[in-house]
Amino acid sequence: MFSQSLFEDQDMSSQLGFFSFPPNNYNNMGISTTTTTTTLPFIGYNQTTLKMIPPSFAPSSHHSLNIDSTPDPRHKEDLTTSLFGGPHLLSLQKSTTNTWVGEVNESINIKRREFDHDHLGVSSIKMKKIKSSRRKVREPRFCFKTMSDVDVLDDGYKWRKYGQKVVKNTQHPRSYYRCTQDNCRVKKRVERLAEDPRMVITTYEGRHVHSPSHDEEDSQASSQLNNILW
DNA sequence: CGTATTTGACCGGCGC
DNA sequence: GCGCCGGTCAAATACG
Repeated sequence: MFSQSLFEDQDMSSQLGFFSFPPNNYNNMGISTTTTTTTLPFIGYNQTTLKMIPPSFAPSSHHSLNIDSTPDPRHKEDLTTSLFGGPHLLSLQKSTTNTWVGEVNESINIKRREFDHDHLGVSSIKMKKIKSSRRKVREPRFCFKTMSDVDVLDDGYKWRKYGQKVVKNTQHPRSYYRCTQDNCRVKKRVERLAEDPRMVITTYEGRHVHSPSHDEEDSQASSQLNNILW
């Protein structure tokens, strides 16, 4: 159901945010933002843009990340990668102990794996502080790609469409949805991948302030999706 | 008739 | 400053 993500090295800053980085409350506090460099295929802030590195060095369940020391330990704690472009590793995040917990896609099953810090080695992420600046708050965002002939996947939430746009160099329009719940400002975008229209890219922005509203019974697709998303 | 969707207008950010 | 482009608004329309 979930296939690996493969994106070219191009500016997809407005379209893709595989994970939020740094967390938006940093911006609220007006303290530094973070820039990242990496040889791994993930998206991070690079000054004002998000950038995707080609997936040729995709991490797998056998080798993953080494996080370099960072001036601010909080950055480390908050570093959460999601949905790597690699064949197996979907996400990696620091647990409360000094270990890393990742989600590994083994065939169709999503499994939780612990990664020994000492064995996180193949590449490194370097983080450095850049000049302090107040920037528009960016809600946490992430996206994933699904092979599907329906555009809007049942994720347990109710959405209202508020826009549709044809984006440059694509033949398929992008649709914009908002969560219908009062006071919940979560949005999502749905589009088809230009290179492979069988693939649906769903991008979520923000956090729900409520739990999913299931008016009908869970479909299997929905609960599968929920296991990964929430 | 109330609610959801459609779709052109509008707006703001960004690059030149 | 201007034009392009992505994101949002909102009036018109569709739908149940």
